[in-house]
Amino acid sequence: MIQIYNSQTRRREDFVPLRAGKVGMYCCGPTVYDFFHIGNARPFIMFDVFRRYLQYRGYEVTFVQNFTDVDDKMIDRARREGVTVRELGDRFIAEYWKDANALGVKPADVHPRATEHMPQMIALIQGLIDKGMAYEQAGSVYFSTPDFPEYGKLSGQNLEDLDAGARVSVDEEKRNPLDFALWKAEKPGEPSWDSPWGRGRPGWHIECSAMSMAYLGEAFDIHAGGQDLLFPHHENELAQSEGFTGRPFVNYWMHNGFLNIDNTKMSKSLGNFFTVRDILKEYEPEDVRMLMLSAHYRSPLNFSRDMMAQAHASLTRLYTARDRLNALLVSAKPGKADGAGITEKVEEIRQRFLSGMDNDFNTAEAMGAVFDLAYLANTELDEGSGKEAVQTVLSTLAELTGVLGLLARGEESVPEDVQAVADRRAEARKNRDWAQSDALRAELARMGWLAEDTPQGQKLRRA
RNA sequence: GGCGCCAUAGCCAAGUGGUAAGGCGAAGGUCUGCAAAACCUUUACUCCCCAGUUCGAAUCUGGGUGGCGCCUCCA
Repeated sequence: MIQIYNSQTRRREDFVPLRAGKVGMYCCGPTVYDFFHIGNARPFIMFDVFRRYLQYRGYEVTFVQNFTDVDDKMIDRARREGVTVRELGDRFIAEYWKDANALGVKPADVHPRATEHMPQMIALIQGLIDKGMAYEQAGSVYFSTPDFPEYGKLSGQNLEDLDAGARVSVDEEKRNPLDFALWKAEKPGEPSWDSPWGRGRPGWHIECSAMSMAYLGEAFDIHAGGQDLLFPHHENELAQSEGFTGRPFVNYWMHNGFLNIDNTKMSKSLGNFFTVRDILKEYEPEDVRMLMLSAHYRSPLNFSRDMMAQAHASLTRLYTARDRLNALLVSAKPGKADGAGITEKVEEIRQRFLSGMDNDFNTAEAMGAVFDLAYLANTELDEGSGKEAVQTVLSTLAELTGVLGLLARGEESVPEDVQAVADRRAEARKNRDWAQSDALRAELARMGWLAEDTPQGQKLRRA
């Protein structure tokens, strides 16, 4: 039984989907006004893994992740660059794909763009006005928080407390400081769309309500995003959606913790962020994934060069084990009985992986099982092992790391010039010319490659 | 002011009342021409502190201390 920590109830709950065997999942996507940073990558990677795991567990998952392609930041940047908001969106959606693909984040089933869902948003807003939960004021429409009595139930706050702490200067047009815009009246020079209230553009929160309901229905299973979205974004989404439909909107709210720099939140507004684009100039994309998976998704996670180095070293251990298994497969003996009980041990490890992941997607716990599998491979299998045993370990390793999106790289192809040096080194070794051999190894190192001598001969891997 | 989260070895980290997973690093050893990888051994008698509950607490309760987040665009 999969258990999920629900931010709304603040406890771990058994996961029971609305429709047996099917899961509807929505994850707040990026505002496409810039490259995304390494902190943004955390939910993309984690929820990608959770989706893979749900599929691995046999669920048919419909995964939706939006692109917010109109808002203040989009408008500002488009203006600065002298392009339209649409052009800016097109550009950074394309850049999103490059980084997401590099990180092994699979495309969602649907990637709706806010600007392409105006009719749905307008219908929602009109419905809220009709029900008396929203009001129009000078061409803008606001959600009336006092008219949704359950407002605050997601973030566990009540209107009075929020009121007292509100730092926002009261907008003259709002009846209540906590009311929020569903529709913003057109301003000169800003993109706008026709609506019953005149030209304007949607508020941020309504986008996600409209797009999630459009593809997942009025009620669905999982809504995910960063912890900072819990309030007000998700609170508002919930209010709008349930206000409109009169029924529960989302069954499980999931929120990932932050990726920190020096123990402080990384964010664009603080300027202490690294874009994924920049990180990937220096590190393997899978190292980033490994780092993310090494901690529980709700815990804060510090980002540093040292952490990246640790992640890289850990991952290398898994790659080494996999490559060795591949090599063993060649020499393994078909039909040899599994005297060591490999099959049972592998299944035991697989079960531990499952129980880790079932436990609110505890990737750190599951990772322990993956390393146990590597250990099993290193200690219990050798050239004399049965082919079936080797195959079992190898395929299970592929299966589990596949769920995590790791070990996606094949064996590395060696560039010709590197191979040429390696060949000369092999020759020197054959002649027992150790001085020459070591000199050539040093040369390979300068080229970024590590030469290792194994019983099967010289092996090369990227340093 | 309101609402939350976190504290486990040199670093990262799991642990959801029954006697501290795993990874990185470090030290010694096996193997190797030397390395690397792998393997073996060592690296938390103890989980921020103080009380309490319990036969039993890293885990539960209360009180401290320290750090972080949301309440404003934010993953």
